[in-house]
Amino acid sequence: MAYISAYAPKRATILQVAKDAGVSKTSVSRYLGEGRRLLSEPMQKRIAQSIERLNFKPDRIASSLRGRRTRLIGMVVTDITTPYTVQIMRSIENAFYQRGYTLVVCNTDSDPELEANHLQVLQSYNVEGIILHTSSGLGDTLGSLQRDHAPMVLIDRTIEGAELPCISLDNAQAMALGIEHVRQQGFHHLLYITQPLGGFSSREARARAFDDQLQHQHTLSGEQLELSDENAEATLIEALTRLLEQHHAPCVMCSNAKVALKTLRVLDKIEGIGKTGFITFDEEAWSPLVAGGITTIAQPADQIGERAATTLYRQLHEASPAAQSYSFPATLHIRRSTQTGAGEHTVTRQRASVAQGK
Amino acid sequence: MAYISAYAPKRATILQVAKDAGVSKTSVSRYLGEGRRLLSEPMQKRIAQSIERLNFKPDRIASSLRGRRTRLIGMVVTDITTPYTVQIMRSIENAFYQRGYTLVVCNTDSDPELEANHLQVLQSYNVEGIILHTSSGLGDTLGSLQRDHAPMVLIDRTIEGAELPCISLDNAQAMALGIEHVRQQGFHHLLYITQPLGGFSSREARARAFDDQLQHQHTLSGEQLELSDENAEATLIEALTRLLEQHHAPCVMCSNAKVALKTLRVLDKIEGIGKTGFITFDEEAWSPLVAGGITTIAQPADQIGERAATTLYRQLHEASPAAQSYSFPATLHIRRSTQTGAGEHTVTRQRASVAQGK
DNA sequence: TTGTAAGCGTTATCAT
DNA sequence: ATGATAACGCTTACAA
Repeated sequence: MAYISAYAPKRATILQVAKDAGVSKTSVSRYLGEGRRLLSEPMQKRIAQSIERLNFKPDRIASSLRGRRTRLIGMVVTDITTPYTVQIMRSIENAFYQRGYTLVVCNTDSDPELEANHLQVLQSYNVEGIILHTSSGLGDTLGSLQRDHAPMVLIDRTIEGAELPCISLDNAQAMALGIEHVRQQGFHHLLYITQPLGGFSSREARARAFDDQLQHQHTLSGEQLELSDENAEATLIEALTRLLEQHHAPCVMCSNAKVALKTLRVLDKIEGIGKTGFITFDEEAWSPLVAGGITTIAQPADQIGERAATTLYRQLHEASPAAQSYSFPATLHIRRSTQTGAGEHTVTRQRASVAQGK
Repeated sequence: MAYISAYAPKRATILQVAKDAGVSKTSVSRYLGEGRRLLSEPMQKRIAQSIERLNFKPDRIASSLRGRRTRLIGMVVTDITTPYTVQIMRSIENAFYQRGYTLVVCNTDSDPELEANHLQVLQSYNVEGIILHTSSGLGDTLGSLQRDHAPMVLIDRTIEGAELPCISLDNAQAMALGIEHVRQQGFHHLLYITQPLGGFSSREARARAFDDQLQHQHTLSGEQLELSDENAEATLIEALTRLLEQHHAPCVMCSNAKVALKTLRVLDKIEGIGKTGFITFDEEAWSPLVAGGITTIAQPADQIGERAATTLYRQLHEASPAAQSYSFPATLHIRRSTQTGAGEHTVTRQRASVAQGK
């Protein structure tokens, strides 16, 4: 059960390089870091050669210990399986890579306990900062955080009671964009299907925006459906069937791609595609292809990621950590699924007539 | 431009705990690790209390330095945007998390140079092992690797000249599964669309399997199309149009989901959906929804990830690193897109007749 | 411009 | 069963 060292031929150390070059450790260390410009030309050359000859690579772990900078950033995410999330990850990883940082990503599968654990582990590696997409709506996270945790930036979801900057979509604007489009297309009733709010600020913001904004609509009525994971299909069948029966010119709006997928499968099953309008949050690669093309409210994932990264980076490097929350506007991708006949909406009976869109 | 320390109230150290508990550093360290069972009950209790009181959390960086075990695993991936890749990541992260390791994932965007850099960075953090989905088909990676790199396991793609274990799909079996299904469904011609082979073992394996296996077919002819990123659409339009014109009972097979998406968009555009069979590698969430449901050859991403993780783990902990490559069989998900009329294939003119599948 | 020496927080070795 | 002490590889005062 003993541990077998993997590094058989041990890497060269700074000391060996120093000896080889006939200089001091300090000079080598200087050469590696900021202080290089302090060194004389010949010295630089000798060190460079030794480094080359010994194939020396600095050990960041040792460097971190003494230097107090790990150049590690932690990211905790609820669901690495969501393309939107992945896109944010990607842009954050990229932004930090440029700046010499390495991103450590942990997946919580929406489990607050796992989230707490991951947060602990990240701290134990002395990550310099953390980007968190929290899976605990009600601030459980705060308790599990060390009093003196690394600087942190939230994405999408705020944490109650914490004064942490949050970068997210402008949910009110996004909802307005969607509703306005639906209205313009002449739909008369809008069913908003969302995952259970569960205390998540983003879900709540959208739901609230939906209610608020429908108050001011005259030609458009609306209702919400909270779709939990259990019984999702049965619930949807019931709700969508009723929608089709009871409403003239109905439209469905989904709170994200996951919900959209479930909804579309049920719509497909009950032959409801084309009989109702359809719009959803999240633009994905398959959006143009499903049901002849679905209209989407796209989240600017790259911008959110980029901004989260720079916000965090500033916290690390600026004296006054004037951390700012920020929300970005959504974009509308209009496709067949919200297209209606000229002005007047037509309930289409045959699927063929809603056939393939662009 | 000075660095502002983020850890204002410094975390407690082992030394402080030791003092607080009135014991030696060694004992505290023992308490934290394997040696806990060597300690007496009262001692354990006292240490536990001090740890609690001081909110002590061990510093893994320091521990790594002296202990020579970082409990870090590096993973380098060509495209974090691919769901298949993400699924593998997920299962690997999970497998290692169970064992107390943390996964550091780097994305190369299929850039060999980035790959080399990431590999370097990972080594500099003394990751104990590496999982690599290489973006350099022809072994450039080898050169950039340190002579004494951490144990490594490949996924999907082998590296020429390297004796590294590779966990992947059984491409020959997968192709056979697909071709056999297509044949059984009564298609007469199969167009295989793949990304440029570019020296990648997985792509090559599939392409080779395609050629080999079609040799033995009597009722089925075939051809391959290498689709590069430039001009993809124009190329596809031309190829697919020709396919529809020149062949009776044609079918299209795509080498992965990305290619499938592009192909489907073009098929959609030229109103070709339903006029040709369709089958693709990679099962995704939208597979049942697009074009009435598409038939897919699913890769067992979870198994691949799990196996890659355990293979690497063994290399770290077993004396005889009898590292084994392994390939897993694919599964077929049959849907509308390869359904034909009873036995005899019918070239369907109306889309309605290929309408929504389950 | 270069070097010396003292740590960083932990684990390993060797005593007791 | 417990402790003193020396590393781990690097950075950083402080000297020269």
